[in-house]
Amino acid sequence: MSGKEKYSFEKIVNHLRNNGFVYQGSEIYGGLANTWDFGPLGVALKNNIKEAWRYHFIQKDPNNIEIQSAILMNPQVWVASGHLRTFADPLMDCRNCNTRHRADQLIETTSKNTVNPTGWSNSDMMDYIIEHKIKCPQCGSHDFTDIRQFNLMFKTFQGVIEDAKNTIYLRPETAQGMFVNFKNVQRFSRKKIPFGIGQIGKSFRNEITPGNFIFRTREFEQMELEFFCKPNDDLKWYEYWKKFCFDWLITLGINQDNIRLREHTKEELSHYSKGTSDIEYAFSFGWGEIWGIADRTDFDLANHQNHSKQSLEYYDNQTDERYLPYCIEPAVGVERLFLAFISDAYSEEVVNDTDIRVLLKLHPALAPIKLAILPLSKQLNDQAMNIYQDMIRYFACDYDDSGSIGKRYRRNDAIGTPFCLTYDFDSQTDESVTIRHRDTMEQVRIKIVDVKDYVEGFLQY
RNA sequence: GCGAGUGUAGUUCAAUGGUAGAACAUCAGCUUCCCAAGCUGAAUACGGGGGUUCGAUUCCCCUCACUCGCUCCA
Repeated sequence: MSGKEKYSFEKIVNHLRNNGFVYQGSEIYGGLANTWDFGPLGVALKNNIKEAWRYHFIQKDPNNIEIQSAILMNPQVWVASGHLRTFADPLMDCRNCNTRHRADQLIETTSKNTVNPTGWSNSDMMDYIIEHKIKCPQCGSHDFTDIRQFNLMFKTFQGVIEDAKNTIYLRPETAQGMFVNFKNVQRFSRKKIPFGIGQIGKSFRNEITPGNFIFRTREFEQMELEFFCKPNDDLKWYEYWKKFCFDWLITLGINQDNIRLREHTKEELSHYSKGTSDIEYAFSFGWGEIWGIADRTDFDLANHQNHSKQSLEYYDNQTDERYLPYCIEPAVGVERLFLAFISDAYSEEVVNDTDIRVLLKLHPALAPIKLAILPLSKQLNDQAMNIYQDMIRYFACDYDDSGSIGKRYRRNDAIGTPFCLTYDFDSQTDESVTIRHRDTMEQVRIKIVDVKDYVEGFLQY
């Protein structure tokens, strides 16, 4: 299934928890289910991932610009986007075997798609289920609980009065921030179609079944790009962004055998999409989606235009055309990327029967720490510390003088540090240090003045 | 929410109705000086509440929390 040996998910999770990458959320109170806090190394990796995305998708692409919109938005946004209506699932449980089912899907599948329950009330669906004696697909019994409407959006109240009028929602995606700001951004940036608006930020979904560590959580961070193009160019850009995202992962060191593109079937498509492809990663628990590339057509702009009564049309000076642009959306979850990069980088080398060397082969640009400064002896602390003080001005470094040199190499291997610098007894006279590479264990002797350029050379991609 | 399971140092695992041990990790000191060395020392744990008992980490009850499953899609 993949070109690389698989390590158990449990092993990878433990590694992250034992090395300051990820902790259980609210741990001293016994935790809170499915919440995770990122420790020093975890947040560094996360930031590096975000920075790499920003560099590749925004900074290096003259078409694209970045915004940051509020998590709390006017509830009308969610009426227009369709999330209030369609982001809710009618759920019921089978009392006999304790499985959970979506009432609308049960009706659709048992009627072989001849009945479309969209727009039905809960009691309409329940009546239909009883009348047609629909069975539990798991155990075949007829003993269902009542249907409960379950909306995936987190609800809260704005202001001091908790009543329906003050109900607001935590955004379930960042995308709507780009759509409602489309006009502002286009006007002030003077961008011409095609162009993209990107955003990195938190989203919230009250998932029924979170799980698989940080893979599916109720609070997560997205990096979304809404790329606007002419209505008939959408397929061209759809293909373009699929390739662009895929290639980016390869550039950052993901093993090609561990990712694949999967086109959604018609039944799978979400309410806003005409076509969607997922980039999936071969996690040790199975293939899991990390990136969704969707053709959202003019669905969102059209809906916002209707609801807000504000024209969101784009005027093309050269052709004297007015139109609602189509939108291609590559949307990726930061935590999922995090997990994919870690899963791909994690490896163990058997040194001998009792000794295993754990290393994270992260791309140097992603590594939380780029360079570890290790004095060969504590007598050399002062000189080594000078180099450390100098280098932390340019990139993340760690200074470590405790334990043997071999142990310090191992510690850094385990957290993905690509380079270890040792200051030894000759360093003072030849003004040079030894740099040891994580993956090859190769050592090179270079002048102290060249260390910065040497390391930075590997941080490019 | 429903079903099943689990709670002992940071981690992995012991033992016990009567002072809770180890290994690894951590910290300090000595030693070594280019690939997990060694020695000495230190700190750190029975999720919470109630019951039975002279005495509960151990037995019982409750509670809290977590894990897994229950069609999710960043």
